[in-house]
Amino acid sequence: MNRADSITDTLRQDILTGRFEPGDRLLEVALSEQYAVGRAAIRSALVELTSEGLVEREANRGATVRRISVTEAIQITEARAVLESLIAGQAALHATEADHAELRQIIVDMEAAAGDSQAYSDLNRLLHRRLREMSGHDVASQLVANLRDRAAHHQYRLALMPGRPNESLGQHRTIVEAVCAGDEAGASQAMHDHLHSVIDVLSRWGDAPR
Amino acid sequence: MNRADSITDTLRQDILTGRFEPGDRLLEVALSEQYAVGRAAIRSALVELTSEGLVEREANRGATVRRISVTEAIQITEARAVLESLIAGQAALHATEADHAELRQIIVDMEAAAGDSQAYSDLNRLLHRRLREMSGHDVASQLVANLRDRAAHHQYRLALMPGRPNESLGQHRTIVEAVCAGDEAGASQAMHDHLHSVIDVLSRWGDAPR
DNA sequence: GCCCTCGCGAATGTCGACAATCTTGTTGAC
DNA sequence: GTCAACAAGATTGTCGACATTCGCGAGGGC
Repeated sequence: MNRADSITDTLRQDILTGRFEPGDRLLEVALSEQYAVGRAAIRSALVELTSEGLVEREANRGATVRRISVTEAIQITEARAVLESLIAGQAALHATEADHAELRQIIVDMEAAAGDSQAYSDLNRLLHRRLREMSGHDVASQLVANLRDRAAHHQYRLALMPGRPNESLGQHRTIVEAVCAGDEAGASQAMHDHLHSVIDVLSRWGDAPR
Repeated sequence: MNRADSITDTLRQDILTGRFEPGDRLLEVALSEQYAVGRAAIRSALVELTSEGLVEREANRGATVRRISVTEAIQITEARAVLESLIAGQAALHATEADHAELRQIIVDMEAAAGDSQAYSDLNRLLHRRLREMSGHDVASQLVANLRDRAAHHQYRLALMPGRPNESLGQHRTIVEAVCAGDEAGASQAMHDHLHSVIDVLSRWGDAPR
């Protein structure tokens, strides 16, 4: 792997983990020094992250970390809802016995991590990611992975909502049960319901709060 | 707009219109001379088109026009199906009277262009594009636009199928009627049916033919 | 006091040259 | 005759310097 590609990954992680916040300027020369690579590598990374929707670039004016409004976060989650429904359905069709056991274990772990927001959030990500991999639907998987990244900042706020983990745990359990039962329509519906409950929370925030 | 961005558009069009075919090598120096720009602009364009799924790049080995298998074309259309269903539903909710008239006019034009594959295909693209714009769902719209581009080569073959235009015309009419009636669920369902009939045709091709 | 123009500074945009890397064909030993 | 090491060519990867563009503030005319 060349340096430019690894810089893209590094920069992406630094944005996702909050090392850079929305609105922060991403100056090529500054980043070039910070990561100890040439400007070309930085430019390449910025181009790629721009088309991933994480970075915004204005001609001759530089790049900034893209700010995602609540309205856009809702649209992103709506798009995820239909795509992840497709994925859950495919996962129900393709998952093996071993996969079923793994999914059930994740649910058990989630129950154990009830109090720990960070651990629960990690398991949440793991569950969705494993479902994507089990679905065998590469196209939808990649789109969803990207959409998740884009709304990462809002997801983070969501995880901190009181009572939210318990609500979503039941939904996740329903999804896993349907997948293990090989119920395509059920899994699809359960995933749809799950993400629409996320949309409800986002809608209640409105566009005002930060 | 800078030269690099316009080169990206030019190169994208040249790939979509078949000026470059799947598997063709895209050498930086050759393209650099052909379009009379520096290699930097070409590199930037290749990076962007790679993340759009149109170009494939191997480290130190160069870029080629990505070849889309029928299996992948089916996945792309499945993803489009769920996203365009979402879009059609939103369009049904948001379209104005003027929009309704425009959509009906497109259907009339399609009926008139029954024999002309090229004209019909253009109207088809126009209809889907206008629905995207009317939906107000920017996120889904952008994803769909990209997915359409990726499968462009297969769409082209589809348009040439005997009898295919007549079949799809009826489906388009159903979609437009539902949108004009403000029937969100109906529009969504009609779009779903339409794209799944495309998937059926693709499935029948299997993975063998070229 | 207001507005228009010009110039400066800070970035990005572009280019050419060199370095690193992979493929392929060739040569030599066994 | 076969295989491995090597060398040559082709292509991308990287870097530094220069050109271009845009925003903003200083300065002067009215």
